Amino acid sequence: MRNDALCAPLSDGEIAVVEHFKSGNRMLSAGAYLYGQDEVCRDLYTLLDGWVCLYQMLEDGRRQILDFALPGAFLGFQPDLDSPASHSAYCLTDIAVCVFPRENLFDLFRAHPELALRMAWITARDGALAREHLTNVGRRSARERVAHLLLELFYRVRRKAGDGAANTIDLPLTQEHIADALGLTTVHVNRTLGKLRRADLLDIHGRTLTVRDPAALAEIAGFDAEAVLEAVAT
Amino acid sequence: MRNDALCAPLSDGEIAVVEHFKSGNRMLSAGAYLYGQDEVCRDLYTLLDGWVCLYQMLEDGRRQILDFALPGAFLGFQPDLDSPASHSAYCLTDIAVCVFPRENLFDLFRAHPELALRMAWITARDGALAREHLTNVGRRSARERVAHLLLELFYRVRRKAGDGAANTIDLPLTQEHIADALGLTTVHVNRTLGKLRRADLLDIHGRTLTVRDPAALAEIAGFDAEAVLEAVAT
DNA sequence: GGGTTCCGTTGACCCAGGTTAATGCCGCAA
DNA sequence: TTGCGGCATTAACCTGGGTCAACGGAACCC
Repeated sequence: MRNDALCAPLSDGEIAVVEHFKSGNRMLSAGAYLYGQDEVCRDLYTLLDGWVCLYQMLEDGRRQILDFALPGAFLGFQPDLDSPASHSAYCLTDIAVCVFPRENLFDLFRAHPELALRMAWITARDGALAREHLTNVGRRSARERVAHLLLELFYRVRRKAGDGAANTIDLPLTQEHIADALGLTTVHVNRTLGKLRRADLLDIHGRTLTVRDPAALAEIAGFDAEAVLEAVAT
Repeated sequence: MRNDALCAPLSDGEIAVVEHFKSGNRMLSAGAYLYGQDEVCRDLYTLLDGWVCLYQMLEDGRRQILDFALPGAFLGFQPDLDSPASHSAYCLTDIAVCVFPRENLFDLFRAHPELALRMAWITARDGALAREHLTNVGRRSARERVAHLLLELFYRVRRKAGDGAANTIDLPLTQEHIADALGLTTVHVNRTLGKLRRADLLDIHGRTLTVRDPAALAEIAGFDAEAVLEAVAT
Protein backbone atom coordinates (compact mmCIF):
# COMPACT_ATOMS: atom_id res chain seq x y z
CA MET A 1 0.00 0.00 0.00
CA ARG A 2 2.69 2.37 1.10
CA ASN A 3 4.08 2.04 -2.36
CA ASP A 4 1.57 4.25 -4.01
CA ALA A 5 -0.03 6.19 -1.24
CA LEU A 6 0.73 9.61 0.01
CA CYS A 7 3.35 8.42 2.40
CA ALA A 8 5.44 6.10 0.26
CA PRO A 9 8.73 7.97 0.20
CA LEU A 10 8.60 9.24 3.72
CA SER A 11 10.65 8.51 6.75
CA ASP A 12 9.11 6.66 9.67
CA GLY A 13 8.79 9.86 11.60
CA GLU A 14 6.91 11.48 8.76
CA ILE A 15 4.64 8.51 8.37
CA ALA A 16 3.77 8.88 12.01
CA VAL A 17 2.67 12.44 11.27
CA VAL A 18 0.40 11.28 8.50
CA GLU A 19 -0.95 8.47 10.63
CA HIS A 20 -1.80 11.01 13.26
CA PHE A 21 -3.47 13.23 10.69
CA LYS A 22 -5.78 10.61 9.31
CA SER A 23 -9.18 10.39 10.86
CA GLY A 24 -9.63 6.63 10.52
CA ASN A 25 -10.54 3.93 8.09
CA ARG A 26 -13.85 3.35 6.40
CA MET A 27 -15.41 0.41 4.61
CA LEU A 28 -17.90 0.70 1.78
CA SER A 29 -19.85 -1.92 -0.11
CA ALA A 30 -19.80 -2.50 -3.83
CA GLY A 31 -22.26 -0.10 -5.43
CA ALA A 32 -21.71 2.67 -2.90
CA TYR A 33 -20.28 6.08 -3.73
CA LEU A 34 -17.14 7.40 -2.14
CA TYR A 35 -18.25 10.78 -3.43
CA GLY A 36 -20.53 11.98 -6.17
CA GLN A 37 -20.25 14.43 -9.03
CA ASP A 38 -21.45 17.92 -8.02
CA GLU A 39 -21.21 17.12 -4.34
CA VAL A 40 -18.65 18.87 -2.19
CA CYS A 41 -16.23 16.27 -1.07
CA ARG A 42 -15.54 16.40 2.62
CA ASP A 43 -12.52 14.15 2.84
CA LEU A 44 -9.55 12.75 1.02
CA TYR A 45 -8.91 9.06 0.75
CA THR A 46 -6.25 6.49 0.21
CA LEU A 47 -7.76 3.36 -1.26
CA LEU A 48 -6.57 0.43 0.83
CA ASP A 49 -8.49 -2.38 -0.77
CA GLY A 50 -10.91 -2.93 -3.65
CA TRP A 51 -11.68 -1.22 -6.95
CA VAL A 52 -13.22 2.20 -7.49
CA CYS A 53 -14.19 3.73 -10.79
CA LEU A 54 -14.13 7.45 -11.49
CA TYR A 55 -16.58 8.77 -14.02
CA GLN A 56 -18.25 11.83 -15.43
CA MET A 57 -21.84 11.85 -16.52
CA LEU A 58 -23.50 13.99 -19.16
CA GLU A 59 -26.97 15.46 -18.72
CA ASP A 60 -28.60 12.81 -20.85
CA GLY A 61 -27.06 9.85 -19.08
CA ARG A 62 -24.04 9.15 -21.23
CA ARG A 63 -21.14 8.18 -19.02
CA GLN A 64 -17.39 8.41 -19.42
CA ILE A 65 -15.25 6.40 -17.06
CA LEU A 66 -12.05 8.32 -16.47
CA ASP A 67 -10.03 5.78 -14.54
CA PHE A 68 -10.20 2.67 -12.47
CA ALA A 69 -8.61 3.25 -9.08
CA LEU A 70 -6.67 0.39 -7.52
CA PRO A 71 -5.38 -0.03 -3.98
CA GLY A 72 -2.88 2.71 -3.23
CA ALA A 73 -4.74 5.34 -5.22
CA PHE A 74 -5.17 8.74 -3.64
CA LEU A 75 -8.68 10.06 -4.22
CA GLY A 76 -10.63 13.24 -3.70
CA PHE A 77 -7.95 15.86 -4.29
CA GLN A 78 -8.93 18.60 -6.71
CA PRO A 79 -7.80 22.14 -7.39
CA ASP A 80 -10.50 23.85 -5.42
CA LEU A 81 -11.44 21.69 -2.49
CA ASP A 82 -14.54 23.74 -1.79
CA SER A 83 -16.13 23.36 -5.18
CA PRO A 84 -18.16 20.32 -6.15
CA ALA A 85 -16.38 17.28 -7.51
CA SER A 86 -16.06 17.07 -11.27
CA HIS A 87 -16.62 13.32 -11.24
CA SER A 88 -18.10 10.52 -9.17
CA ALA A 89 -16.19 7.80 -7.37
CA TYR A 90 -18.14 4.56 -7.40
CA CYS A 91 -17.23 1.31 -5.66
CA LEU A 92 -16.92 -1.60 -8.05
CA THR A 93 -16.21 -3.94 -5.15
CA ASP A 94 -16.34 -3.71 -1.41
CA ILE A 95 -13.58 -1.32 -0.48
CA ALA A 96 -11.56 -0.04 2.44
CA VAL A 97 -10.24 3.50 2.51
CA CYS A 98 -8.07 5.51 4.81
CA VAL A 99 -9.77 8.86 5.47
CA PHE A 100 -8.06 12.23 5.81
CA PRO A 101 -10.13 15.21 6.89
CA ARG A 102 -9.83 17.80 4.20
CA GLU A 103 -9.85 20.79 6.51
CA ASN A 104 -6.34 20.69 7.83
CA LEU A 105 -4.75 19.52 4.64
CA PHE A 106 -3.04 22.77 3.87
CA ASP A 107 -1.77 23.10 7.41
CA LEU A 108 -0.35 19.64 7.09
CA PHE A 109 1.29 20.54 3.81
CA ARG A 110 2.77 23.66 5.29
CA ALA A 111 4.10 21.73 8.23
CA HIS A 112 5.48 18.98 6.04
CA PRO A 113 6.54 20.29 2.65
CA GLU A 114 7.57 16.84 1.40
CA LEU A 115 3.91 15.93 1.50
CA ALA A 116 2.94 18.81 -0.77
CA LEU A 117 5.67 17.74 -3.14
CA ARG A 118 4.45 14.19 -2.96
CA MET A 119 0.93 15.44 -3.69
CA ALA A 120 2.15 17.25 -6.79
CA TRP A 121 3.86 14.08 -7.89
CA ILE A 122 0.75 11.94 -7.47
CA THR A 123 -1.42 14.46 -9.22
CA ALA A 124 0.95 14.75 -12.16
CA ARG A 125 0.97 10.99 -12.49
CA ASP A 126 -2.82 10.80 -12.51
CA GLY A 127 -2.92 13.53 -15.13
CA ALA A 128 -0.48 11.64 -17.33
CA LEU A 129 -2.63 8.54 -17.10
CA ALA A 130 -5.73 10.52 -18.04
CA ARG A 131 -3.87 11.82 -21.08
CA GLU A 132 -2.93 8.27 -22.07
CA HIS A 133 -6.60 7.42 -21.88
CA LEU A 134 -7.42 10.42 -24.01
CA THR A 135 -5.17 9.30 -26.81
CA ASN A 136 -6.51 5.79 -26.44
CA VAL A 137 -10.12 6.75 -27.03
CA GLY A 138 -9.32 9.59 -29.42
CA ARG A 139 -7.03 7.81 -31.82
CA ARG A 140 -7.31 4.05 -31.59
CA SER A 141 -9.75 1.55 -33.10
CA ALA A 142 -12.08 -0.47 -30.91
CA ARG A 143 -9.84 -3.50 -31.09
CA GLU A 144 -6.79 -1.45 -30.15
CA ARG A 145 -8.59 0.32 -27.34
CA VAL A 146 -9.83 -2.85 -25.71
CA ALA A 147 -6.41 -4.47 -25.93
CA HIS A 148 -4.81 -1.35 -24.51
CA LEU A 149 -7.12 -0.96 -21.55
CA LEU A 150 -6.95 -4.62 -20.60
CA LEU A 151 -3.18 -4.67 -20.81
CA GLU A 152 -2.95 -1.53 -18.72
CA LEU A 153 -5.14 -3.02 -16.01
CA PHE A 154 -3.39 -6.36 -16.26
CA TYR A 155 0.00 -4.86 -15.58
CA ARG A 156 -1.27 -2.46 -12.97
CA VAL A 157 -2.87 -5.14 -10.84
CA ARG A 158 -0.04 -7.56 -11.37
CA ARG A 159 2.41 -4.99 -10.21
CA LYS A 160 0.42 -4.43 -7.02
CA ALA A 161 0.02 -8.14 -6.48
CA GLY A 162 3.74 -8.57 -6.94
CA ASP A 163 2.86 -11.79 -8.67
CA GLY A 164 5.08 -11.34 -11.67
CA ALA A 165 4.24 -14.59 -13.34
CA ALA A 166 0.50 -15.19 -13.19
CA ASN A 167 -1.34 -14.47 -16.41
CA THR A 168 -4.73 -14.32 -14.74
CA ILE A 169 -6.03 -11.44 -12.69
CA ASP A 170 -9.22 -10.54 -10.94
CA LEU A 171 -11.18 -8.02 -12.98
CA PRO A 172 -14.39 -6.87 -11.32
CA LEU A 173 -15.75 -5.08 -14.38
CA THR A 174 -18.75 -5.65 -16.59
CA GLN A 175 -18.48 -5.14 -20.32
CA GLU A 176 -20.46 -1.97 -19.79
CA HIS A 177 -17.68 -0.56 -17.64
CA ILE A 178 -15.17 -1.34 -20.33
CA ALA A 179 -17.40 0.28 -22.93
CA ASP A 180 -17.86 3.42 -20.85
CA ALA A 181 -14.13 3.70 -20.29
CA LEU A 182 -13.41 3.38 -24.00
CA GLY A 183 -16.17 5.43 -25.60
CA LEU A 184 -17.80 2.34 -27.11
CA THR A 185 -21.08 0.47 -26.67
CA THR A 186 -21.44 -2.76 -24.71
CA VAL A 187 -22.49 -4.61 -27.80
CA HIS A 188 -19.38 -3.66 -29.65
CA VAL A 189 -17.13 -4.39 -26.70
CA ASN A 190 -18.68 -7.83 -26.59
CA ARG A 191 -18.02 -8.41 -30.27
CA THR A 192 -14.46 -7.20 -29.89
CA LEU A 193 -13.74 -9.32 -26.84
CA GLY A 194 -15.18 -12.31 -28.69
CA LYS A 195 -12.74 -11.83 -31.53
CA LEU A 196 -9.77 -11.43 -29.19
CA ARG A 197 -10.85 -14.55 -27.35
CA ARG A 198 -11.25 -16.54 -30.55
CA ALA A 199 -7.79 -15.37 -31.61
CA ASP A 200 -6.51 -16.87 -28.37
CA LEU A 201 -5.17 -13.59 -27.14
CA LEU A 202 -7.12 -13.35 -23.93
CA ASP A 203 -10.13 -14.57 -22.05
CA ILE A 204 -12.60 -12.83 -19.78
CA HIS A 205 -15.18 -14.65 -17.74
CA GLY A 206 -16.53 -14.55 -14.25
CA ARG A 207 -14.72 -11.39 -13.12
CA THR A 208 -11.45 -12.85 -14.32
CA LEU A 209 -9.08 -11.78 -17.05
CA THR A 210 -6.54 -14.16 -18.53
CA VAL A 211 -3.94 -12.73 -20.85
CA ARG A 212 -2.85 -15.53 -23.14
CA ASP A 213 -0.49 -13.60 -25.40
CA PRO A 214 0.75 -10.36 -23.86
CA ALA A 215 3.22 -9.68 -26.65
CA ALA A 216 0.65 -9.98 -29.41
CA LEU A 217 -1.78 -7.83 -27.46
CA ALA A 218 0.86 -5.18 -26.88
CA GLU A 219 1.54 -5.20 -30.60
CA ILE A 220 -2.14 -4.69 -31.39
CA ALA A 221 -2.62 -2.04 -28.74
CA GLY A 222 0.51 -0.06 -29.50
CA PHE A 223 1.01 -0.52 -25.80
CA ASP A 224 4.06 1.25 -24.53
CA ALA A 225 4.62 -0.36 -21.16
CA GLU A 226 7.18 2.29 -20.22
CA ALA A 227 4.92 5.22 -20.77
CA VAL A 228 1.73 3.76 -19.42
CA LEU A 229 3.14 2.02 -16.41
CA GLU A 230 5.44 4.81 -15.49
CA ALA A 231 2.29 6.84 -15.31
CA VAL A 232 1.30 4.47 -12.58
CA ALA A 233 4.58 3.53 -10.95
CA THR A 234 5.48 4.32 -7.39
CA MET B 1 0.33 36.55 -16.49
CA ARG B 2 0.83 36.34 -12.78
CA ASN B 3 -2.72 35.14 -12.64
CA ASP B 4 -2.12 31.66 -13.82
CA ALA B 5 1.53 31.07 -13.43
CA LEU B 6 3.43 29.48 -10.64
CA CYS B 7 3.66 32.64 -8.66
CA ALA B 8 0.11 33.94 -8.69
CA PRO B 9 -0.84 33.65 -5.04
CA LEU B 10 2.52 34.61 -3.66
CA SER B 11 3.72 37.55 -1.68
CA ASP B 12 6.12 40.00 -3.29
CA GLY B 13 8.97 38.52 -1.33
CA GLU B 14 8.17 35.09 -2.62
CA ILE B 15 7.88 36.29 -6.15
CA ALA B 16 11.34 37.72 -5.82
CA VAL B 17 12.55 34.24 -4.92
CA VAL B 18 11.00 32.78 -8.02
CA GLU B 19 12.35 35.56 -10.17
CA HIS B 20 15.77 34.80 -8.85
CA PHE B 21 15.31 31.13 -9.57
CA LYS B 22 14.36 31.52 -13.18
CA SER B 23 17.14 31.32 -15.72
CA GLY B 24 15.72 33.80 -18.21
CA ASN B 25 13.24 34.18 -20.99
CA ARG B 26 13.26 32.49 -24.37
CA MET B 27 11.49 33.16 -27.66
CA LEU B 28 10.52 30.48 -30.14
CA SER B 29 9.01 30.70 -33.59
CA ALA B 30 5.80 29.10 -34.73
CA GLY B 31 6.56 25.54 -35.75
CA ALA B 32 9.32 25.05 -33.20
CA TYR B 33 9.21 22.55 -30.36
CA LEU B 34 9.46 23.56 -26.74
CA TYR B 35 10.18 19.91 -26.05
CA GLY B 36 9.52 16.67 -27.86
CA GLN B 37 7.98 13.35 -26.92
CA ASP B 38 10.62 10.85 -25.73
CA GLU B 39 13.15 13.57 -25.14
CA VAL B 40 14.29 14.36 -21.63
CA CYS B 41 13.11 17.82 -20.87
CA ARG B 42 15.77 20.01 -19.39
CA ASP B 43 13.67 22.90 -18.17
CA LEU B 44 10.29 24.01 -16.97
CA TYR B 45 8.43 26.86 -18.56
CA THR B 46 5.81 29.44 -17.97
CA LEU B 47 4.22 30.44 -21.24
CA LEU B 48 4.26 34.23 -21.44
CA ASP B 49 2.87 34.76 -24.89
CA GLY B 50 1.54 32.71 -27.77
CA TRP B 51 -0.12 29.32 -28.22
CA VAL B 52 1.43 25.91 -27.70
CA CYS B 53 -0.19 22.59 -28.40
CA LEU B 54 0.56 19.43 -26.45
CA TYR B 55 0.17 16.16 -28.26
CA GLN B 56 0.95 12.48 -28.22
CA MET B 57 1.80 10.57 -31.34
CA LEU B 58 1.27 6.89 -32.09
CA GLU B 59 3.82 4.80 -33.95
CA ASP B 60 1.93 5.01 -37.20
CA GLY B 61 1.54 8.77 -37.20
CA ARG B 62 -1.89 9.19 -35.68
CA ARG B 63 -1.85 12.20 -33.39
CA GLN B 64 -3.88 13.14 -30.34
CA ILE B 65 -3.75 16.73 -29.20
CA LEU B 66 -4.11 16.77 -25.43
CA ASP B 67 -4.45 20.45 -24.79
CA PHE B 68 -3.84 23.90 -26.16
CA ALA B 69 -1.67 25.89 -23.79
CA LEU B 70 -2.38 29.60 -23.44
CA PRO B 71 -0.33 32.33 -21.83
CA GLY B 72 0.05 31.59 -18.15
CA ALA B 73 0.31 27.84 -18.64
CA PHE B 74 3.00 26.02 -16.75
CA LEU B 75 4.70 23.44 -18.97
CA GLY B 76 7.19 20.63 -18.64
CA PHE B 77 6.39 19.30 -15.20
CA GLN B 78 5.92 15.55 -15.00
CA PRO B 79 6.09 12.93 -12.29
CA ASP B 80 9.60 11.77 -13.07
CA LEU B 81 11.61 14.67 -14.35
CA ASP B 82 14.40 12.41 -15.54
CA SER B 83 12.30 10.24 -17.79
CA PRO B 84 11.40 11.28 -21.33
CA ALA B 85 8.36 13.45 -21.90
CA SER B 86 5.12 11.64 -22.61
CA HIS B 87 4.07 14.27 -25.13
CA SER B 88 5.43 16.99 -27.39
CA ALA B 89 4.97 20.72 -26.95
CA TYR B 90 4.70 22.43 -30.33
CA CYS B 91 4.50 26.17 -30.99
CA LEU B 92 1.38 27.13 -32.89
CA THR B 93 2.51 30.75 -32.95
CA ASP B 94 5.66 32.59 -32.05
CA ILE B 95 5.93 32.31 -28.31
CA ALA B 96 7.77 33.68 -25.31
CA VAL B 97 8.47 31.53 -22.28
CA CYS B 98 10.02 32.09 -18.90
CA VAL B 99 12.55 29.30 -18.27
CA PHE B 100 13.23 27.56 -14.97
CA PRO B 101 16.14 25.17 -14.74
CA ARG B 102 14.77 21.86 -13.68
CA GLU B 103 17.72 20.86 -11.54
CA ASN B 104 17.09 22.85 -8.45
CA LEU B 105 13.35 22.57 -8.53
CA PHE B 106 13.05 20.31 -5.57
CA ASP B 107 15.42 22.47 -3.55
CA LEU B 108 13.24 25.41 -4.37
CA PHE B 109 10.14 23.52 -3.32
CA ARG B 110 11.78 22.49 -0.08
CA ALA B 111 12.79 26.03 0.62
CA HIS B 112 9.39 27.43 -0.31
CA PRO B 113 6.63 24.96 0.48
CA GLU B 114 3.91 27.27 -0.86
CA LEU B 115 5.40 26.68 -4.28
CA ALA B 116 5.06 22.92 -3.98
CA LEU B 117 1.48 23.41 -2.95
CA ARG B 118 0.92 25.73 -5.85
CA MET B 119 2.47 23.13 -8.13
CA ALA B 120 0.04 20.49 -6.87
CA TRP B 121 -2.80 22.89 -7.51
CA ILE B 122 -1.72 23.61 -11.09
CA THR B 123 -1.18 19.96 -11.84
CA ALA B 124 -4.57 18.98 -10.46
CA ARG B 125 -6.19 21.66 -12.61
CA ASP B 126 -4.47 20.41 -15.75
CA GLY B 127 -5.54 16.88 -14.92
CA ALA B 128 -9.15 17.96 -14.53
CA LEU B 129 -9.05 19.65 -17.92
CA ALA B 130 -7.60 16.52 -19.52
CA ARG B 131 -10.45 14.54 -18.02
CA GLU B 132 -12.97 16.98 -19.45
CA HIS B 133 -11.37 16.41 -22.83
CA LEU B 134 -11.60 12.67 -22.31
CA THR B 135 -15.34 12.77 -21.77
CA ASN B 136 -15.65 15.13 -24.70
CA VAL B 137 -14.06 12.77 -27.19
CA GLY B 138 -15.32 9.63 -25.52
CA ARG B 139 -18.98 10.46 -25.24
CA ARG B 140 -20.01 13.30 -27.49
CA SER B 141 -20.94 13.46 -31.18
CA ALA B 142 -18.80 15.36 -33.66
CA ARG B 143 -21.13 18.34 -33.55
CA GLU B 144 -21.10 18.42 -29.78
CA ARG B 145 -17.34 17.99 -29.61
CA VAL B 146 -16.61 20.82 -31.97
CA ALA B 147 -18.99 23.15 -30.19
CA HIS B 148 -17.52 22.18 -26.83
CA LEU B 149 -13.90 22.69 -27.80
CA LEU B 150 -14.53 26.02 -29.46
CA LEU B 151 -16.52 27.31 -26.52
CA GLU B 152 -13.82 26.19 -24.13
CA LEU B 153 -11.17 28.02 -26.09
CA PHE B 154 -13.39 31.02 -26.57
CA TYR B 155 -13.94 31.49 -22.87
CA ARG B 156 -10.38 30.67 -21.97
CA VAL B 157 -8.87 33.27 -24.23
CA ARG B 158 -11.53 35.81 -23.45
CA ARG B 159 -10.82 35.41 -19.78
CA LYS B 160 -7.12 36.05 -20.37
CA ALA B 161 -7.83 38.96 -22.61
CA GLY B 162 -10.11 40.39 -19.98
CA ASP B 163 -12.24 41.52 -22.86
CA GLY B 164 -15.52 40.36 -21.47
CA ALA B 165 -17.64 41.54 -24.34
CA ALA B 166 -15.97 40.73 -27.64
CA ASN B 167 -17.43 37.75 -29.44
CA THR B 168 -14.43 37.35 -31.71
CA ILE B 169 -11.12 35.86 -30.69
CA ASP B 170 -7.86 35.02 -32.33
CA LEU B 171 -7.63 31.27 -32.98
CA PRO B 172 -4.34 30.19 -34.54
CA LEU B 173 -5.52 26.66 -35.35
CA THR B 174 -6.05 24.79 -38.57
CA GLN B 175 -8.98 22.43 -38.93
CA GLU B 176 -6.47 19.64 -38.65
CA HIS B 177 -5.56 20.78 -35.13
CA ILE B 178 -9.20 20.76 -34.17
CA ALA B 179 -9.62 17.30 -35.68
CA ASP B 180 -6.60 15.94 -33.83
CA ALA B 181 -7.83 17.35 -30.55
CA LEU B 182 -11.26 15.80 -31.00
CA GLY B 183 -10.50 12.38 -32.44
CA LEU B 184 -12.04 13.29 -35.81
CA THR B 185 -10.78 13.76 -39.38
CA THR B 186 -10.20 17.14 -40.98
CA VAL B 187 -12.84 16.43 -43.57
CA HIS B 188 -15.47 15.81 -40.97
CA VAL B 189 -14.45 18.81 -38.90
CA ASN B 190 -14.85 20.89 -42.03
CA ARG B 191 -18.35 19.53 -42.67
CA THR B 192 -19.30 20.10 -39.04
CA LEU B 193 -17.97 23.65 -38.95
CA GLY B 194 -19.84 24.31 -42.17
CA LYS B 195 -23.11 23.27 -40.60
CA LEU B 196 -22.51 25.34 -37.48
CA ARG B 197 -21.65 28.30 -39.66
CA ARG B 198 -24.75 27.88 -41.80
CA ALA B 199 -26.82 27.66 -38.63
CA ASP B 200 -25.40 31.05 -37.70
CA LEU B 201 -23.87 29.76 -34.51
CA LEU B 202 -20.27 30.65 -35.21
CA ASP B 203 -17.76 31.53 -37.86
CA ILE B 204 -14.15 30.62 -38.37
CA HIS B 205 -11.93 32.16 -40.95
CA GLY B 206 -8.44 33.53 -41.18
CA ARG B 207 -7.26 32.46 -37.72
CA THR B 208 -10.32 34.06 -36.19
CA LEU B 209 -13.27 32.59 -34.32
CA THR B 210 -16.52 34.47 -33.94
CA VAL B 211 -19.12 33.05 -31.61
CA ARG B 212 -22.49 34.26 -32.80
CA ASP B 213 -24.72 32.43 -30.37
CA PRO B 214 -22.90 31.30 -27.22
CA ALA B 215 -26.07 30.13 -25.51
CA ALA B 216 -27.17 27.90 -28.37
CA LEU B 217 -23.67 26.50 -28.68
CA ALA B 218 -23.50 25.78 -24.97
CA GLU B 219 -26.81 23.96 -25.30
CA ILE B 220 -25.49 21.83 -28.13
CA ALA B 221 -22.20 21.13 -26.44
CA GLY B 222 -23.58 20.34 -23.03
CA PHE B 223 -21.04 22.93 -22.03
CA ASP B 224 -20.85 23.40 -18.31
CA ALA B 225 -19.00 26.66 -17.96
CA GLU B 226 -18.53 26.13 -14.24
CA ALA B 227 -16.83 22.79 -14.57
CA VAL B 228 -14.74 23.49 -17.60
CA LEU B 229 -13.63 26.99 -16.74
CA GLU B 230 -12.98 26.21 -13.14
CA ALA B 231 -10.59 23.64 -14.51
CA VAL B 232 -8.79 26.59 -15.96
CA ALA B 233 -9.37 29.38 -13.51
CA THR B 234 -6.65 31.05 -11.55
C1' DG C 1 3.96 35.38 -63.86
C1' DG C 2 3.85 30.71 -62.89
C1' DG C 3 4.91 27.13 -59.79
C1' DT C 4 4.36 25.23 -55.24
C1' DT C 5 2.65 24.44 -50.77
C1' DC C 6 -0.69 24.73 -47.35
C1' DC C 7 -5.60 24.91 -46.21
C1' DG C 8 -10.25 24.85 -46.77
C1' DT C 9 -14.18 22.82 -49.22
C1' DT C 10 -17.13 19.38 -51.47
C1' DG C 11 -18.83 15.12 -53.37
C1' DA C 12 -19.26 9.98 -53.76
C1' DC C 13 -18.71 6.04 -51.59
C1' DC C 14 -17.78 2.89 -47.70
C1' DC C 15 -17.32 0.73 -43.20
C1' DA C 16 -16.54 0.54 -38.11
C1' DG C 17 -19.25 0.79 -34.82
C1' DG C 18 -24.07 2.07 -33.14
C1' DT C 19 -28.98 0.51 -32.58
C1' DT C 20 -32.52 -2.57 -31.65
C1' DA C 21 -34.09 -6.57 -30.17
C1' DA C 22 -34.14 -11.37 -28.97
C1' DT C 23 -32.16 -15.26 -26.41
C1' DG C 24 -29.80 -17.49 -22.77
C1' DC C 25 -27.37 -18.02 -18.50
C1' DC C 26 -26.63 -17.54 -13.69
C1' DG C 27 -27.47 -16.19 -8.95
C1' DC C 28 -30.63 -14.96 -5.76
C1' DA C 29 -34.87 -14.16 -3.14
C1' DA C 30 -39.47 -15.58 -1.93
C1' DT D 1 -39.48 -24.25 -7.33
C1' DT D 2 -40.31 -20.39 -9.83
C1' DG D 3 -39.54 -15.95 -11.08
C1' DC D 4 -36.76 -12.06 -11.66
C1' DG D 5 -32.96 -8.95 -12.62
C1' DG D 6 -28.35 -8.37 -14.22
C1' DC D 7 -25.12 -9.69 -17.72
C1' DA D 8 -23.25 -11.88 -21.86
C1' DT D 9 -24.10 -13.00 -26.54
C1' DT D 10 -25.80 -12.79 -31.32
C1' DA D 11 -28.05 -11.30 -35.40
C1' DA D 12 -29.96 -7.78 -38.67
C1' DC D 13 -29.89 -3.50 -39.90
C1' DC D 14 -28.48 1.44 -40.03
C1' DT D 15 -25.72 5.73 -39.81
C1' DG D 16 -22.09 8.93 -38.29
C1' DG D 17 -18.08 9.65 -39.57
C1' DG D 18 -13.99 7.90 -42.37
C1' DT D 19 -11.73 7.53 -47.01
C1' DC D 20 -10.48 8.99 -51.34
C1' DA D 21 -10.23 12.28 -54.66
C1' DA D 22 -10.70 16.55 -56.82
C1' DC D 23 -10.74 21.53 -56.84
C1' DG D 24 -9.88 26.39 -55.30
C1' DG D 25 -7.87 30.14 -53.16
C1' DA D 26 -4.19 32.52 -50.62
C1' DA D 27 0.54 33.15 -49.52
C1' DC D 28 4.91 32.40 -50.83
C1' DC D 29 8.94 31.81 -53.65
C1' DC D 30 11.67 31.90 -57.69
